[in-house]
Amino acid sequence: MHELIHKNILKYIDANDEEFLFFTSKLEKLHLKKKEKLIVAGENCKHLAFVNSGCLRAFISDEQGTEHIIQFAVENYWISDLYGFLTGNPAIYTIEAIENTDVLKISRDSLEDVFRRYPKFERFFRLLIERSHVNLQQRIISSLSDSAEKKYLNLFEKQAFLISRIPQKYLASYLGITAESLSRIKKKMFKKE
Amino acid sequence: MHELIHKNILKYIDANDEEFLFFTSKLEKLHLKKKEKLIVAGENCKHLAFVNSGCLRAFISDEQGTEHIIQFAVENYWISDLYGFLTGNPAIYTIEAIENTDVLKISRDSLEDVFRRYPKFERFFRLLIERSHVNLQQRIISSLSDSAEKKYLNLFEKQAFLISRIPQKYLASYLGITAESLSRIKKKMFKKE
DNA sequence: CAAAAAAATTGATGTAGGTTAAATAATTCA
DNA sequence: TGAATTATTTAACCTACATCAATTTTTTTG
Repeated sequence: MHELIHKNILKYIDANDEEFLFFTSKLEKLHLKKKEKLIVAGENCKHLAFVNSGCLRAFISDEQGTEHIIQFAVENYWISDLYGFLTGNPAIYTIEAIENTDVLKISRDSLEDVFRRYPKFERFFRLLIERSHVNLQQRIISSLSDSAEKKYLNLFEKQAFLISRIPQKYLASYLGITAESLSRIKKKMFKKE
Repeated sequence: MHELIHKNILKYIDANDEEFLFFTSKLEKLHLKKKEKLIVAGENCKHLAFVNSGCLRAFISDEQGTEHIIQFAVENYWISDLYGFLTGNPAIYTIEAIENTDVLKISRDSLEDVFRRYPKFERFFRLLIERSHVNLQQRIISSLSDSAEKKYLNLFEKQAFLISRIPQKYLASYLGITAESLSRIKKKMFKKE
């Protein structure tokens, strides 16, 4: 049950069994059915979540009610409204299950307990935030300089596993284009090959 | 000479004179003439910089050689290639002076010294990263959902001090539009009023 | 200060991707 | 399973913004 998260943590830090057991003792299991929400924008985001199986999307809705997807998380990914989680302010994102999903979540307080007992976990968390920061940076750069087609190609090259798994309309929203445009881009790409 | 940075730090944490003096002892002064660079993409980014006077821009150049501005920093702002600074990897951004600029910079190692001696400075740094994270988020959301005109209006409302100070072509680059488009947007806006 | 360089404006024209609407195709669920 | 819902595709048309090119304004610098 904690195999995946164990391997995940080991990618960041060198934790022994005792340390890891203390960490897992703080985890809460949660099952989300498709369309159920892990976090709702405007509410308090107390948890950081690890996806054990399934898939989530983090999105915001603008004034016209259009949803913009910021991030997907499949198995072995961490997700949260990092802003709300860190500051205690209301969450900016809503995080919703695209498939039936099992997550392990840990509260801010529990994470602090872990940090206090085993400071090496601070490093794990710092790396998590850094990686999130870099991802945001890459998205901005891509949104400023790439065409819709290029963005889709990038997705193909760097996150192909998302393409086969996630509904097109969500991929389109993630790329910042309409579902119709994405459909045309695909058609054009396959004609070429 | 350290007044501005002192006030800045006090906004984040409650440091006394002794603590602050230790911090300032680690700072290095640096003067940049207009167009000189603080950090060059691809090089090692060892420092975090505080702008005492003047103005900087952080940008990346895409494959076509087009520059995309990610961030401006005027007096009382912190700036760095946070990714390179945190990870030790080559910097993603180039940071260049738009005006003659005085900065105070601190190295990663010195900052670690400060953290070790006075852990309350960790909080200051964490808040800095959080704020940067939120800024990146806002930019993505705006780039996904706002028209060029809306983006300019947002700039007007939230960072008017930039508009009067920064050359239009840089503002345009920051907004992700061409200088020509920005010129037309301004014309249209002033006709309305 | 005047010449040169850089930045901003303006107009004409092009185009990527949006919008609307209708037709299929795939999923859901009773 | 089969009706109903939801997603995807396709086509016709539209628009926001880009590109190109010429002019004017501002800034830089010898």
